Amino acid sequence: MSLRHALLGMLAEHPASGYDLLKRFNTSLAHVWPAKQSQLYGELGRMAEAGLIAVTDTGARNRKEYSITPEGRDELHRWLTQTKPDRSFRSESLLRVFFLWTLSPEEAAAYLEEFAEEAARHLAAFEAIRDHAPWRDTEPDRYARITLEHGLRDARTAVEWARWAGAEVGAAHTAATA
Amino acid sequence: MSLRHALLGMLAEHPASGYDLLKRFNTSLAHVWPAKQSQLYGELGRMAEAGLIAVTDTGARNRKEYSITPEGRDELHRWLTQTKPDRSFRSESLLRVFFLWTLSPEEAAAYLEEFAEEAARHLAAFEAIRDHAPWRDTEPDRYARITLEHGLRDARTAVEWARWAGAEVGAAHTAATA
DNA sequence: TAACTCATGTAAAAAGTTACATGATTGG
DNA sequence: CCAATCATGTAACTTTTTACATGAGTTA
Repeated sequence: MSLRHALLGMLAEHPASGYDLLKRFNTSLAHVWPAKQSQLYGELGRMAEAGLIAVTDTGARNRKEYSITPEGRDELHRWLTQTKPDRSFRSESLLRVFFLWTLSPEEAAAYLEEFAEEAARHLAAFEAIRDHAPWRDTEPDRYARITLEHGLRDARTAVEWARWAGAEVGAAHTAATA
Repeated sequence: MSLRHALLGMLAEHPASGYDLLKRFNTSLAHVWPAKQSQLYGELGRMAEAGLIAVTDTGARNRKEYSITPEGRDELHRWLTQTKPDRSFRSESLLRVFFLWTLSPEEAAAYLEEFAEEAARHLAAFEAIRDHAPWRDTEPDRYARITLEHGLRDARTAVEWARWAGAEVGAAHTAATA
């Protein structure tokens, strides 16, 4: 239940509403653990029922501000230190590479080019965040930057791989048709 | 519906049973699109009903061999050329990094060390596959190796990042307690 | 003949996505 | 006052996971 722990982690920093948390899922968290609005409100309700968080303030427009409880902090700590992360990994764009042999060499090359371009756009977006986001000198932000650095390196690796793969495919095609 | 297209892609190479396909989901495909046994058999049934694949042979122990149909090939091609891959990305181990500030510096460092070790094990496993798998000189295998190369580069990047991150965290701790 | 591998299936639950629905408040 | 943003909720559906269930053929 990573969504639950993502919410606990954010609330450990400071109280927030579902709407506030959603904004973070649409920005920083989107790159490591995407979540939709409908999923969020449901989970917050269940977490409150379980005593991990509590409504500590209400505002205009039916706003509910949630705070993490001591039980919630315990659960967050338990998750981080006593459980192993699920390292399974899904990538539709990489899955497709397995099946590029069913396409013409031109189509396969086009796919890898688009892959490289997309990765380059991704990289540029991360660089923009690194250089222009309003970073504070706080511990949470230090770790956010460390996580971002992973994204940067990952995107760079992806660009390089896709260019290499494109060349690899092109070379084989040239050799086969020469 | 990536699972469906993963199955089509494998059957495009040659006919296979659910059990055969499952073995590939437990080896090569496991690194880009994990799937469980129960999901597979259900999906194969639905695909046969939709006319994308068909049972072309039956063997001992109730074995059913599926083949891709012309409609299935069309659908695979349509997927690869006419639709954009979903690039969303989930990583529980990276999500955790966001919340390491809630731990003691020692606990955070231990997490990043374990991350590096796990990535190194991953890298070693990929190298073993590259060097010892029974690669054939075929187009499908060429693309499988290209996909594997992504995994290798990705794992290398992860090891380097985790070591850098560990040093980063350690340095901050030393500075703060000096 | 016992253990192992082959081989398929289903049921229930959890997690995630898409779509619909509603209304308050604020800024121009 | 109109558009945008804030703010929450629910219903239906799809996807994925976990667990149970069964039995045929193979090998030591």
